[in-house]
Amino acid sequence: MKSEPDVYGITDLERDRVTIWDGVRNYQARNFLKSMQVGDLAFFYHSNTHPPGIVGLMQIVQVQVIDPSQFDPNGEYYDPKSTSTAPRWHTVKVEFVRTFSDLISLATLRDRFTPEQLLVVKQGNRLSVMPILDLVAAQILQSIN
DNA sequence: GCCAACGTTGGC
DNA sequence: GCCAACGTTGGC
Repeated sequence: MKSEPDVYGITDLERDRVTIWDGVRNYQARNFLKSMQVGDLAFFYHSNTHPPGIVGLMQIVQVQVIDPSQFDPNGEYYDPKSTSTAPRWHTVKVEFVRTFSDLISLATLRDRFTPEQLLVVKQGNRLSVMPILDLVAAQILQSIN
């Protein structure tokens, strides 16, 4: 799950402990959010940074959360087509697990994994939420420490 | 700041 | 339903 640290980074999550992952306005990313289950782990990825990469780990603690930002007419994520009876954007609530001592850069991920193994290293990929294979996730976690 | 790789919009 | 134009993302 990607976020720009200028907007909301892992230090913000560490402070908040729990947050609603709001603002996703891409249907494919939303569908990936929809497929998540309570207890799932997710990597926190910092985008638009130097270098970009995975900075920590979080856990899904609630699913099918209606994204409140879609109803805020003054907010950046307002969706006029959404109504309280027919909200278009659901998301998840995540909980901070840990920050990694070292960022795992996108370049490192490219070195270790093929685009078939790991979607985030695929060229031109712009999704902010992506699935990851258990085996790949395990290898990444094992490379920590 | 550049620009490739998308996704979305809207005319037809 | 097609597709050109446009807007956005995000690495570099």
